[in-house]
Amino acid sequence: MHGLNTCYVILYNDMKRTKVKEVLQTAPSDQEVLVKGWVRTKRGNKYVTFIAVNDGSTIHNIQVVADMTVFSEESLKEVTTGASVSVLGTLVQSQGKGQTVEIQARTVEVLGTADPETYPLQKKGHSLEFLREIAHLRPRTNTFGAVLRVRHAMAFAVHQYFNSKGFFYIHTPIITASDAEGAGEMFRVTTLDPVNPPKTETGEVDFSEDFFGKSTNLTVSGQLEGEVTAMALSEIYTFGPTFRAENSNTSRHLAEFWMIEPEMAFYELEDNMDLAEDFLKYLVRYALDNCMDDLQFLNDMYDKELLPRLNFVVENDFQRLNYTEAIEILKTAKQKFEYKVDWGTDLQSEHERYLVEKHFKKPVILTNYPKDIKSFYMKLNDDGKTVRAMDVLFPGIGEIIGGSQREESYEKLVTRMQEMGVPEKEMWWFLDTRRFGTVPHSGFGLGFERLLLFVTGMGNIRDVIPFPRFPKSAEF
RNA sequence: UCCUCCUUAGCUCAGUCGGUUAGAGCACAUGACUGUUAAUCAUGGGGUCCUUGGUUCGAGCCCAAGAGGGGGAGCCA
Repeated sequence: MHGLNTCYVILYNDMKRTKVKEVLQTAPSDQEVLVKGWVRTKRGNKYVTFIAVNDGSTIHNIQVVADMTVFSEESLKEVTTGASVSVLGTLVQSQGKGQTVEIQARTVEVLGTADPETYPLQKKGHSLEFLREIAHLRPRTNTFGAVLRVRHAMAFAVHQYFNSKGFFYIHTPIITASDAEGAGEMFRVTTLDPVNPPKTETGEVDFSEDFFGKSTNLTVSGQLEGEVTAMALSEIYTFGPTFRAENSNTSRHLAEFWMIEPEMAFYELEDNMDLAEDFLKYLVRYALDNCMDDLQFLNDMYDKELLPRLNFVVENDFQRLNYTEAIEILKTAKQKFEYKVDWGTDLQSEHERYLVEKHFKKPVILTNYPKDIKSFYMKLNDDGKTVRAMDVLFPGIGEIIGGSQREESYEKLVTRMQEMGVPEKEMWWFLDTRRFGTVPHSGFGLGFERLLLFVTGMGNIRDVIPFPRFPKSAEF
């Protein structure tokens, strides 16, 4: 008896864990398997207990069957929703419907209990609002498991796409002294004593005493550094965290989000649009090819039009038109708008939605906006009134990409900076790109979470990032 | 920041005209059931009705302020 036990323990310890995803794809032939994961549900009767185990490798659970003539009820008492378990058993063809294989358990070891009275997640559905309050546990739900796996796949696909096209991944700084990008309010980075900071003679905070010897902030964009490196490596991209201290309370904004910013030398606006469209279609196609289980779940649970919409985007060309044409369409539209449509003013959300969702019924690339509503670095058209900007507008999301051909002329760029009050003195290094070997170039920014909103069909951007940061919220 | 709606059991929600002891489903506990599929059935426990103040004989319900959340807008990606 003693010898038998010893033998068994060695066998158990030597056994390697198999991920649920792999187990589910394995042909059953009574082979021994060891599975570890978290219990989703337990059900059954006096004679048989079914335990659904999930380890996050796939949205699907493995069904563990415990024969209650072998197991005692006491030994499975701690196997409750949320508990972590290690299951050793035989992989067999399922006797029941609903799954092809299941594990006939020999041992079920509880690694960590989860008191069912206090464990917040239940078998039944929870509201996304409630799950936001328990962001540390929501990855254990089907929905967030699916979203996080898709998020990973999209991040991977971004790198694969650019790598295959010969783009180089550039790490632009997170901390920046440049305050001139005009992309909104910034988070200050400082080591000065907030209670008693050093002061100048005029009574202002003396940032020359600060860590970097000047006032610094978290980046709102890697574009300017991206341009600098594109002026050497031709085609680069950045993919990193971005910080905006705007008091934005919407389902499309975060204070901390991830942005992808390609920057390409020798690209004009047309090339820029071609890249943006090809890139977005590649990403959506990648999701369809690699995340179908998760997308199918999201399609069934949240948005029955998700898969048709994703397929539509992959299969159809984006509508390209310039700002002036868009204004004409909106002016003659039968729909009444809350905000007036006028050449020279920026399009409101309702206008963008009309163009994308009602008029063209497909993604739209809008170009050549009036210069006064766009950034200083965008290339001025020959008409002197518009710039070579492009915004890619998606259904339900609005602006998913914002980009432009850049102004490569030193003189024109300086003029625009003066007109728009951008301090050229601080930007000497950026201007040097136009002084030494300037070339036509273009780029754009893609909000990673906005892409995920589209690909997953989620309605709120706070549900496509594991730990969202937004005004009054930095828990977890 | 603005507009608007919401806040009642662990979760999702109902609660009539301001009136006695605030309900349901799920979850949880106990029991039943020989293969379940968000298992089912029976029984049971479970409440700071967001907070503070006010009106009233009496407030979950009416009023005011505050807090938190949703949706929309602006800013943008």
